Amino acid sequence: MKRSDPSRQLEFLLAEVVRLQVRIYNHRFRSTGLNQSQVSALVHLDRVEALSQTDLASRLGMRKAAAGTLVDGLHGKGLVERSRGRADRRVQLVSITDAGRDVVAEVDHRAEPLAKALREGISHAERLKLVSTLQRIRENLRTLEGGDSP
Amino acid sequence: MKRSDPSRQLEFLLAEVVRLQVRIYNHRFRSTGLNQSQVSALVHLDRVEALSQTDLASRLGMRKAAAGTLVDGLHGKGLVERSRGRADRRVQLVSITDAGRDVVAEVDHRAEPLAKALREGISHAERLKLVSTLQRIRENLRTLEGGDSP
DNA sequence: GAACAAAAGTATGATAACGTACTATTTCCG
DNA sequence: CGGAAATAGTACGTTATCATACTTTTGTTC
Repeated sequence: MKRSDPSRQLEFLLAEVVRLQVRIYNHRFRSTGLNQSQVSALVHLDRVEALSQTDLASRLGMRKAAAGTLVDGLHGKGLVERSRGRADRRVQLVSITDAGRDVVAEVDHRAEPLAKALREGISHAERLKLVSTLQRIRENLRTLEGGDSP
Repeated sequence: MKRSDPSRQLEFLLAEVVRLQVRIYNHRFRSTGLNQSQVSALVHLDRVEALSQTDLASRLGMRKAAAGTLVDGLHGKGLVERSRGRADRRVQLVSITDAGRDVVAEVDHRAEPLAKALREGISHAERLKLVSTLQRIRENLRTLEGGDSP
């Protein structure tokens, strides 16, 4: 494969774009006291009744341990609740609180112009294609990793 | 604003995919003693004569300070060289060494099946489109951030 | 040509996520 | 059943990157 082939850089390009993106978003969200991961977790939790921490970790692309400390932080701010699963008492079911929903609305509002600037010059169709390709890559990556510890 | 599925929230999806990707890559590259950022830096340096640390930082999407410590690590392994700019003595011109080029070749070889698995089910055209859209997003983000410290 | 703003790099302390190892449950199977 | 293997979560030390602040050199302006 040729060295200049752009597809060869895909993995690096992704990481580079995300470093930039997360830095900018964290800067904008700083006054809310939340970082991008925490906002992302809240948004996920706002769309479902509850999630186990392992499930949340999987959705966020991180490990259980990291998701645990992330949930700790949100819980400390009163934005999520925890409850032991009734059927399976190992699981911690995490659900968003009303205060959490308020924060999601506030942050949504604040992130809107940022998201718009991010998509400048990208058509709706192009964006949909991007999302679906990224989802496919995510599936491929999940297959690659398999479980948690290996 | 419409509340769509969070997996369709582009900013979060990007971050989630990259967390996974970097984790998997670092796992595979562990025996080389290099992480994904270091490999990425080497690949960039392999395609040009030399880069200032600020320029390298910008390409990697990170800050000067982080790029500095990254280069420290590569220099400690003998994979890059530093030289003060002759015209402007503030700059540290970083260039790859022969040993660095060997590592790039080795890592390329090792990363190939991984990159292939990542692109499973994604056509060449789709990949090219993905890269070009990501590059556009990167430009948009750079415009958003402007300088270094703001 | 001297003073001051801008830029390159470095130092330092903080944080997000990691990897490994551990505990507490649950499930599987003989 | 009852013990082995799996799973959910937690603990703890490590690393990558950040944000801020500082030094050195350069460029600009009067």
